[in-house]
Amino acid sequence: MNGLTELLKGALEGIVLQHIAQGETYGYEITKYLQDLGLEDIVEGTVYTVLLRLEKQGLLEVERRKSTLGPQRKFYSLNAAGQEYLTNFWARWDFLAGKMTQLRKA
Amino acid sequence: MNGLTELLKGALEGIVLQHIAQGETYGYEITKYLQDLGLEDIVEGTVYTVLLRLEKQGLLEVERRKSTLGPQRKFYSLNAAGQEYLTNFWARWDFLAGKMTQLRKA
DNA sequence: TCATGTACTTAGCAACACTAAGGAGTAGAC
DNA sequence: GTCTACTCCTTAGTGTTGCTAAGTACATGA
Repeated sequence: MNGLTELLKGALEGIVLQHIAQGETYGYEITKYLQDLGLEDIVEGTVYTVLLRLEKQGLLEVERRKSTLGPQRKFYSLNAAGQEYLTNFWARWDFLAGKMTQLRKA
Repeated sequence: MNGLTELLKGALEGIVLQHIAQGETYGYEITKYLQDLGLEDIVEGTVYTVLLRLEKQGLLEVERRKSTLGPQRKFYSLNAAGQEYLTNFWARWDFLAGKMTQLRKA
């Protein structure tokens, strides 16, 4: 999908957080998952910058563990703040999506 | 709604364009309309900057006309490029909204 | 005359997705 | 045993965009 970048702003944090909420995971896996979902615009570098930002905001628990296949992995999971952020994110998303629908059929 | 700003990025151009598509209008009216819709985060200054950007991108026809109530109004309507942009915008929106739904119930 | 409402412009800021470049580990092919 | 491919993460910098702030200007009514 072309020109998705700007639309992703603000949504991407929620997207990543939502995937982590479904079970502890790490950057490389998240990237693959989003690619498989069809969000091919979201590439590796982008995912990592989002993760670092979320981490700095204190929304994630982090643990480094060895991988069998390469360098260490940085495993992420949601903490309470992350869970709360995610709830608020979906509220914002639903709000906007509702308005968009209203606007469209106005 | 709190913290909507980032989510609006990329969506706002589409929102404004969609409203103009429903009939020739001007900045001040668009602002009021969005406020009434419940998008109270979107204030005057923001709408005008979006309009200028859309105009620069060549998506709008512009015509200045007198108002009975104040300074001249700058009336906008969509041209062909604007119409096409809007169609593509909704395609992008639907694509993303679909992925968000998938992700959420995964 | 002074406040209020209408109507637009411009300069500058902060957040965010993205790019580019690189380092470092493991496995398998040759 | 070296080379390639894949895995996995980091950092510095860029462009776009929504927002803020400050200002200009016209009209109406108190």
